[in-house]
Formats: sequence, C-alpha cells, structure tokens
Amino acid sequence: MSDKALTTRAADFSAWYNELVLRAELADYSPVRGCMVIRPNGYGIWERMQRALDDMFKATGHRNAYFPLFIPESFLHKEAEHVEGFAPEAAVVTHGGGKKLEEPLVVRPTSETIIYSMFAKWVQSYRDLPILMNQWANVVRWEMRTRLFLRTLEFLWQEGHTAHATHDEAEAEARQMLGVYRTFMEEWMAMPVVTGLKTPAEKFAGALRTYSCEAMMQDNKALQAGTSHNLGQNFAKAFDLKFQSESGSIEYAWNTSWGVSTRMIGGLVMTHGDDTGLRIPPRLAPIEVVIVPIWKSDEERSRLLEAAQRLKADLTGWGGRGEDRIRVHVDAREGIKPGAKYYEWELQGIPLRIELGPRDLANQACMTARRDTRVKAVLPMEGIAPAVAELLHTIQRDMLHAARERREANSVREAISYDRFRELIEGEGAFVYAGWNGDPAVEAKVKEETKATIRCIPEPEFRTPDGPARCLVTGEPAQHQVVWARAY
RNA sequence: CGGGGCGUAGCUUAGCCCGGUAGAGCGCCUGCUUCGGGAGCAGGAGGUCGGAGGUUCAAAUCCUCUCGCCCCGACCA
Repeated sequence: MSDKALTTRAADFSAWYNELVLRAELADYSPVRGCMVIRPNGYGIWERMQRALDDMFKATGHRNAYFPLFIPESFLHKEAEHVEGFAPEAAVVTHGGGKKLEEPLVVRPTSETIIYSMFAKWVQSYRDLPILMNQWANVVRWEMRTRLFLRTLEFLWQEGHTAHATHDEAEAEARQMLGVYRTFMEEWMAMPVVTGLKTPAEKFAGALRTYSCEAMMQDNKALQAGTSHNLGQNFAKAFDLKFQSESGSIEYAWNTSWGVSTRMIGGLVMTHGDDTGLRIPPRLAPIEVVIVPIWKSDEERSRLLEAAQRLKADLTGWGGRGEDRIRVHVDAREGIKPGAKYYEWELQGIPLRIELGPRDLANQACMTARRDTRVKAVLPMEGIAPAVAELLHTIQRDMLHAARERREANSVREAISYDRFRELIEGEGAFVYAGWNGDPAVEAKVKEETKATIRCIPEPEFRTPDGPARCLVTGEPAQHQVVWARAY
C-alpha cells in the first residue's frame, strides 16, 4: 500500500515532482534524451492555457501567424549578443535529402531573427506599424540538464513579436504583455508572481530590457514563468527593419518579444501539488468535476449511473457561466471500487469530486469533496449547478490566496546580514528583498557563493515600502531593491 | 562534459560479493463474491536480465566497451 503513495515533498522535493508528473500522466520520457511526450492529461492543461492566453492576445490586438522551424544559420549571427546567447544551444541541420546543405539550418531556439527579417520585407511606412503578431510553436534548445516540463530540449510556447515606431510605444507593449502574463498566472493558474525588470546579467540575449514573472515554488526556489522584452532597435538594425516616418526620415523600428511555455505546467505542479498529487485550479482543469457513482447491486448500478448522467446534464446544461460550461466527467468504470477512483482523481488533480450513492439519491443530495482543502460537504440536488459553480469559483480564489500566503511567509523583507542571507538561501530557501548597489560583480559573487541570483528588480507594488537602503553585500547605498533567490 | 548512483515482467524490485533451471509484490486477463476512501478468493498471461563483445563446460552474476535514466557540479533565454 505504501508503494501507492508519492514520495513526500518533505522527503525529496525533486523525486516528488518527477513521480507526480509521471504518475498523474502529464508526461513521459521519450526515447531521445532530454525530450518528453506530453500526454493528454498534460496537454489538456496546455490547451486550456493556450485558449485563455490566445483570447487575451486577441483582445490586445494581436494576430497569430506561423514562421518556419528552420532558420538560416547566418541569421543567428547577425545580432552579436543574440548569437552569443543562443549559438551554444542551437541544434543545427547540416544534411537534407541525402545531401550536405550549402548553408546549415538552425532549428529555431526562438524566432526573432526569422521574424524581423520578414517584418523588414513588409514594413515601409510608419503607416505599416505597429505590427502585433504572435505564434504558437515548438522551439529547440540543446540543454545539458533537463527536467520534465521545466527544461527539455524541445518545448512548446508562444512567442509574441511586435514592431513599433517609437521606443515608448515598444516599452508600453512590453509592459502591457507582462501584465497580461501576470493576470493569466494569477487569475487562471492561481499562481502569484512578482513582476519586475531583469538585471543586465539576466536579460535576454539581444534585448534592451527584459521583464519577467517570477513565481515561488514550494521548495522556495523561483521559477521564471514568463518574460517580456523591449528589444530596442537591436534586431531592426541587424535585419534592416526600417520605415519612413511621418516627417519623411528613415528610422529603425522598435521591437518587442514575449513568451510563455509549457514550463508553466511545471510551475503549476510545484505551486499547487501536494503529497496526494496534483491540484489543478478549476479554470485550467480540462475536467472540473468528476462524478463517482456508488452502487452495490445491479439494480442500484443502473439507477446510479442514470442519476450520474442526469447530474452531469444538469451541470453542463447550466448557462450561468455563459459559453463556459461546467466541465464534467462521469467515472462509470466497473470493477474498481469508489475509493480507488477517489485516489486516482486526486492524483490527477481534478478540482471537485461528487460522490453519488443510494443514500444521496434518497436524500435528493450528493457529497462534494474539494481537492484543494479535501473538505467534504453535502449539497442538495435542488440548485446544484449554481452551487457547484460557486464552489469552483471559491476553490479558484482560495488556491490563489493560499499560494500567495505561502510565498509571503517565505519571503524576507527585513534587513539581514549577508551571513544570514547565505544561511537562508542554503537552508530552507526564500525570496529575499534586499538592497543592491547595482554592481554586476556583486551579483556574480553572490551567484558564485550561494547559487542565488537577482530574480528581478520588482515593480513598486511588490517592493517593501521602507526597504533596505543599503546593499546586502557591500553595505553601500542601494541603487535598487531586488529579489534574491535560487532559481530553476 | 566531470563526480556519484541505477538499468532484471507494464511498475517497484530480490538474486550479483561467492557463476549452475529467473523469483516476489503491485498492476494486467478470466470467473465468482464485492463496491460510501486504494477489495477478497481461485485460475492465467507476461522476461533475448539495457545493448555489444570477451572469459568459462556454463554468465543476470566476472571483465571490457557502449547506450540510457536519476542525483550533485559546470552550463543555462
């Protein structure tokens, strides 16, 4: 029986994560090192993420397109910082059709180069701007060490790419999309994030500025869950992306790019998972409610299955959420006892379970069990649909609150010594809000000594109001308040 | 790529030191009884012991090489 339980988070967080991902059938290892198969349970979550984000992108004026997987190798070399960042992890195709290629092709690690080279063809006038585009795609980065969802050789993501006439417009776009990510992560994933600016050492290769969403996992390490870049004119200059302005001058365009990936599924697991398994916030759950009918005799079996289907129809037919119908599954499998089904659905993280047995039928009620709190409660059949919808809404809200409380409980906002900092980082881990003198050498030294990095210079609302005025390491006056943590 | 660990049935593994017919638990299939928190009994299927080579009368076991996975480091938008 003990082999049915997951390794606990406390015993071995890393083993817990791997077991959960495999056993909840989110993903599996592929025959190729470092690659993964995303199974229906995992892909279903990704589809929910895609739909929500895609709607948000459309609402902010973006349109989808698709650019090719293969990029001429020379393109990567046109932006100096970019090639330095990506060349080491590029997969390169040298042969095709049985012949050696004239020019090797890089499998895209990201698409700035190919996209801005195309934008250059399409833009002549300021009237052609802005271009607001997005693509859903796979990318390949030849990583040394891989983890399911968190770092694999190939992963799925979206990458938004825009071109603007002015710096300020591009800056506003980059910040707007950071806000979209934040909204998505909080309101859909129930995963609170700290948003802010990356330091030069941590920014995207080729960007002017990088903003990120940083989430805290249950081992108190940070996960960079999304990034948004103001690329300045770096790529426009490299790919000759120019336009004639209103006043007649020729100018380079200003670009942004922004992306989130299937890595967020890893973030979801490490934010909400518990020792029983996954917990999916209702808005992201492909199945929000699973109905488990309970019967003894054949006669009861047909009555209960029928009642379960009727309950499902009541729930899915309810229009109180508009087009967003309650997503319900009836577990009608035979030969498996109800208890076994409970464990299985809990492992998979279905937000709400409804148990329906002969006693409930007699009472015109059913038993609900929340996955997040594991609290059970009887609900009358009368008005069941709005009550279930309300419960799902509550679960969604409570999961965000719980995650936020956990994050703040493991954040350090008071002034501490560097020795204490090391003790914390090397011990239980934390987000440490501290002063920084702005010197990259200090950042490098801390990384070297503790493996902690500056996750971001947080936006004002995340900062400690009367934050430390002095640098954590040198004691000099601080240039910025920053968040230190170890990261994935 | 460096250090460590591990590859035996779908999963978890025993056997390996000390060579001699490959075992168990879970899962799976069939039947009966069960069914409100991981069911019981009976019967059954399933293995080129990661791969290649070597030593030997005989290799899961000893030797060499190789591939993969996990952990720690280095690296990492």
